Amino acid sequence: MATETLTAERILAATEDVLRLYGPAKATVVDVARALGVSHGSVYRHFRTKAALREAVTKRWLDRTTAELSRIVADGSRSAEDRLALWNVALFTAKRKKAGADPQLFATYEVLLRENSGVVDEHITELVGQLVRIVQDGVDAGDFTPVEGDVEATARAVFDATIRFHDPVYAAEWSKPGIEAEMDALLALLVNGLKRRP
Amino acid sequence: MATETLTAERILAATEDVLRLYGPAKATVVDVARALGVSHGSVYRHFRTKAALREAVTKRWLDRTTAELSRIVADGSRSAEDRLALWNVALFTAKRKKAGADPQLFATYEVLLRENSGVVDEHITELVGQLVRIVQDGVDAGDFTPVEGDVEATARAVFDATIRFHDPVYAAEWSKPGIEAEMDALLALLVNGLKRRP
DNA sequence: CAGCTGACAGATTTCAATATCTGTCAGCTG
DNA sequence: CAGCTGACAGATATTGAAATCTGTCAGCTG
Repeated sequence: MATETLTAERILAATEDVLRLYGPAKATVVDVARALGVSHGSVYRHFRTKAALREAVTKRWLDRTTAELSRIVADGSRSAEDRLALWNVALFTAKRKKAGADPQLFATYEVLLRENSGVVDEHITELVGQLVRIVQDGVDAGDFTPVEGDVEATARAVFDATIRFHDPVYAAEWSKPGIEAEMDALLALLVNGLKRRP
Repeated sequence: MATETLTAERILAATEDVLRLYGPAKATVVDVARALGVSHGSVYRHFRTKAALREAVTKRWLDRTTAELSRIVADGSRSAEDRLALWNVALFTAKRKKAGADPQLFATYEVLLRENSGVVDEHITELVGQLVRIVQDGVDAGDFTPVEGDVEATARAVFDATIRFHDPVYAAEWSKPGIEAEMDALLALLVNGLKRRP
């Protein structure tokens, strides 16, 4: 049979399937190899360790969210104020959806968190970077005043302030009734804090 | 020998010692009884379960912080703005100190968190209550405007926004250099958001 | 000879037997 | 007889042996 050649991409797809099926605690490299019909030695030809494989899958999964959010960042038709709120709501919605619809991959993400994986750091850096762009736009438009004149620190502060709505640690609270209202109150407070005083 | 009678207070003190020595994972009710020179059945006469004992010890430990903070709340010689910042810094400092100086009792506190103990809820309710008083004072003095006119929700939003600086989950980050600057930026943003616009 | 296999060493996990702990209570004791 | 003890049942934790997994690599194969 003309079995396709083994590529990193095929391995990632198979690993995602295996993780979805067994979860990060039970999924093994042997399972992934079995799903692909190869020996596990072949998988190690493409990924040096199991951790690297796990990280590559999670990175892909996280990048899907970042790509979605970048559209809000780039939306020139809206004010920075609107985009800031939209972006935060979209991030919250995306994370909550991931936690609910993809619990096993979400659990994998939590494993990386505990491992202090660079993938998570990069994800956070990327998200804060997006916030920096929105805040900078607001400053340029004369709508926002950054804290201590430091746009980077201000974006970081906004990200930290909303941590309850994007850190997986709090995933259990995301389905609590009233959580949206709590987020709205917090966002209103933050936007107010950013606004330039006339 | 005129051994003192066994009181709840003596049991609590002994339990605190035992917890400090062995930590929540290893400390047993038998250890506590041994420290007191009684049988473990006697301990159960005063506390219905081991969890109740653990909670009572932790409650006492948490209440020491709340008492300290209440002095800042009640300090009429300072503006609400100042007290808000002072209170948050004091809470952060107290938590960080507890994590560093009392790691075993801090670990016990984390156990209660995982157990969804009512003691933690009460602690949080009390803290938010203190914030409500500060925010209300600010509103009364004409310095603050509450979000959507709701002082309670506003205080809660401030508490949520600073969660990184008081939730034990983040204890590992509390000794990171630059953390104080990050907190200052966030507090500046929040205070600015609270301020009434002229 | 590039890519894959499968046997292997060491690390990690599983599992079941054993030990310890929690919570109860009948009865002892001062 | 109020307060304490210690034996007990069931729940939980520990332990060590066996099983499985990770990561390597010499050699096979198309």
